[in-house]
Amino acid sequence: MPDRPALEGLEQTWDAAWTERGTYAFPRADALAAPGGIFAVDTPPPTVSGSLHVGHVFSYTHTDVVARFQRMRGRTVFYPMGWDDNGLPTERRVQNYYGVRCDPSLPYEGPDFTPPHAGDAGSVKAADQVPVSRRTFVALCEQLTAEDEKEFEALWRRLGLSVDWSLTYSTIGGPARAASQRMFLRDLARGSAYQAQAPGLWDVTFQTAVAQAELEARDYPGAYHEVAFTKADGTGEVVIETTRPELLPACVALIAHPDDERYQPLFGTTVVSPVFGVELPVLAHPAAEPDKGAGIAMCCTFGDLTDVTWWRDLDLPTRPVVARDGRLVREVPAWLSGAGAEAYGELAGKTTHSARVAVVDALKASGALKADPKPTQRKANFFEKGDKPLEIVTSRQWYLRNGGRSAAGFEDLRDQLLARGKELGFHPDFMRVRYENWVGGLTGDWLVSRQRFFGVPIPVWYRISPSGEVSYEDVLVPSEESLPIDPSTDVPPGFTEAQRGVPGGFVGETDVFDTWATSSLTPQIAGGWERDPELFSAVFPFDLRPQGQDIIRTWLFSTVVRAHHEHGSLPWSDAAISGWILDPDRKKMSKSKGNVVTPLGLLEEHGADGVRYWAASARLGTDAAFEVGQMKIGRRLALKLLNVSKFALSMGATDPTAPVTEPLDRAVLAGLASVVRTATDALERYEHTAALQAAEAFFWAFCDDYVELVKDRAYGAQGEAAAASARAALARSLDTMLRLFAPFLPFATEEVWSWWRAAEGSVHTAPWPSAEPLAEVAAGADPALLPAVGRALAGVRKAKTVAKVGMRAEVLTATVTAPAALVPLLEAGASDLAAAGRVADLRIAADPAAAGGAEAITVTDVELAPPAPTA
RNA sequence: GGGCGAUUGGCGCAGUGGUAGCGCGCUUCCUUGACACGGAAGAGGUCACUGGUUCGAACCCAGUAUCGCCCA
Repeated sequence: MPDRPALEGLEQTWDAAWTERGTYAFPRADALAAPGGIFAVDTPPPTVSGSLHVGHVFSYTHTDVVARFQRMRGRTVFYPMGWDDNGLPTERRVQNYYGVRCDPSLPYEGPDFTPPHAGDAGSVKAADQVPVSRRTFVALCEQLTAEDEKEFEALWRRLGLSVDWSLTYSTIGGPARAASQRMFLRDLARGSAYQAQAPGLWDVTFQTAVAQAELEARDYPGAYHEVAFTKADGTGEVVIETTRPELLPACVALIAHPDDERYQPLFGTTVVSPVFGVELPVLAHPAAEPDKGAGIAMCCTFGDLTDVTWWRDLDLPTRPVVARDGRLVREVPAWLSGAGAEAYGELAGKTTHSARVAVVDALKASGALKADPKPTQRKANFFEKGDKPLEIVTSRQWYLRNGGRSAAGFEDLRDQLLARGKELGFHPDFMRVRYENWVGGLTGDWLVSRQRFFGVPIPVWYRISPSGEVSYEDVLVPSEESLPIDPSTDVPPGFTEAQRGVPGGFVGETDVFDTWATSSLTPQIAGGWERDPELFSAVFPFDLRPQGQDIIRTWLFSTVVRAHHEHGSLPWSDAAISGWILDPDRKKMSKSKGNVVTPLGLLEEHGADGVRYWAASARLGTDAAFEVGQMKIGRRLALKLLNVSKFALSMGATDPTAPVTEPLDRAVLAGLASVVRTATDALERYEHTAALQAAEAFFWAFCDDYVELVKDRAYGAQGEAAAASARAALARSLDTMLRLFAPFLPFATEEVWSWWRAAEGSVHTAPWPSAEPLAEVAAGADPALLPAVGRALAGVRKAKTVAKVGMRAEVLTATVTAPAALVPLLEAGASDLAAAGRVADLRIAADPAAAGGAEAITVTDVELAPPAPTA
């Protein structure tokens, strides 16, 4: 036991000790022998190429509190960490860090390739990046993420997460690739995966398709252009308003609401588009908004998602003009001729922006532009990581069924997934509606193809016909045993590399999976699905999925979808949803707002226990303010725990099993028994804040009142038997409190535990306290005794404060007046009270008029001893 | 526009029908057998607003306002 206990350095000391002793190791053999005792956590894998922020520290602490509680309750905790490596953020970071860019058409450079540089050089221009093969690019991604993983692990260890680091996985690792590809092959076999040529959202900058879940609606400046179409019978004009005049050549119809009396006479007639001279029908559809613009809209291939709805519902032709590069197609479209074709020649190959200028000029020249463009803010769909509005292009992509579209054999999928949502325990419960709203509102299946490089390859090839055409419907799949594979370097069964890309041969799929398509399998990846069947059957379904509320629609939902298809069950029984961290202005903390604080600095400044205390003070699902003050309080609590423990131990309070005989000592244990009950109930309900508060309130009363009241007696002032009782109660209280605080303050509690209980191992593997033994020792003592005596002591202290003397000042006489019912309690504690207050003659009087509890107790007639002569 | 959540002393929060609580900060005092990164005492609130239910409402119901997040 140190002379001067301190919090500094505890993180390093105990992390090393826990690692060496395997304190948090998952005891596989024991667990498999009794699988019912396992508590499995599906930890969110952080994106390593990003940075950890305060929000991570916040929510991962919540999870760790649960894991530690369950471990102490005797559950075998399966708590692995994962790293989410794949995806766009890593690719961008690698491009800038090494100055390279992936060109999948290049051959592999070999293992000796050296990138132009290594180190953050800000943003490297595309022209300055060295093109490398996909294999080399992926190797560089893996190299850099390995560095990031080390840093992340160090931070988590410093925070004190009780994960078993030997179980760590990454979402790009071999097991993850195999699991992801295997699940896809199973989906393909049962029809829950399919490919389709369909309109989809496309990011021009990143050259990739984007899923519904990745969308973000943002305000985008635009302008309404009034454009006149000519009625085909020559009887006049129809004026529409559009924000995308450059799509005029892609127009397929004009559409108004069926109830709109202005346009009812036009339904069934045709009009001719200005400049391009295409004859188009005027149609009715309820999705047209009568009070928006002119109330009649031009439907194009495809300006927005409403156009897709109209195209599908009204069976309209497809007239695409925007290519995947965001430019207008170079060949003149087949549906244009004569002057229209000539006009299109001005647009071919232009960006949508330049094409808009050209079309507007042409409209002006023809007189079809009826007014100057009116600026407006419109909502446009963006890829959450992109900065240009998405285009809608038709392409061949892979989809997973998620209930968004009905299909033969999957008619009830949406209802089944909604039922899964009801089955899952959401904490807090109101988060369930976010799931239900999302699933209920889905309008399409889950698009999983991504035109990226650092991801899990979609494991299929396509046969090439003898005439040299790729037949995408003729899908070649690998055997499950061969996984993971890369179709760009591996060959399908029965083929040789020489047949790649030649007539009669095959071609590999070049797309990779959406990152959610892999991270939706974290329970399967971490749990060893089809890789370690013994483990998987023991841990799956998991017990807990902790995560943020923002990704209920993505991560939580997609994980439910995968487990539903393959296992016919939920992936876990409960989901714990953490809230946001708000900055002092009540705004969500985020990198783009520049209000992020680095977690390492916080841990260094306030200590891990202090930071954890702040995090654990916030309930699940509730946004929390970033409060340095709370961290300081936590730090103070941890330090106080060290100090009071040292004090109690130095008085000889080392045997928690010794008999407790004095009424005050029994009363403190009776109070503690009820705190244990409260804390246990709260943690079982995932309400860690209530547990922490109960423990903390008891702890401060213990320090301020109980320890002060009994210290004199514990030193032997009232005889050995009375001292022994106080020491036993102190030891038992300390023992219990260390266990109660262990999930919250793992470092300080372990430090104290090591001073006197090292032989019993770690406090973190000690059993969670139970109320019954405490209540038994308290033997029916009234827990109200401590607050009553504490109140009386406060009264004596107040008299000293008013008299401006120190607490050690001697008191000649004092009178405590209390409701009659409390008098016996005060009498039972009178000797401790007199000792703590240094009262020579303590009188206790019943006030027949007074009623109520401890707050009705008053202290009067305090007569202080004259100060000792100073000379 | 729809959904969800929040609104309690200067600040951060607890409190799901029975006399308003905690911590920080603030004021004053105290170096007392662990703790000055300490201790003691004190001041400070018509629980956002308006109605309703009830013997009784911070709490239940209806509505309003403000803020936040998500979805259109």
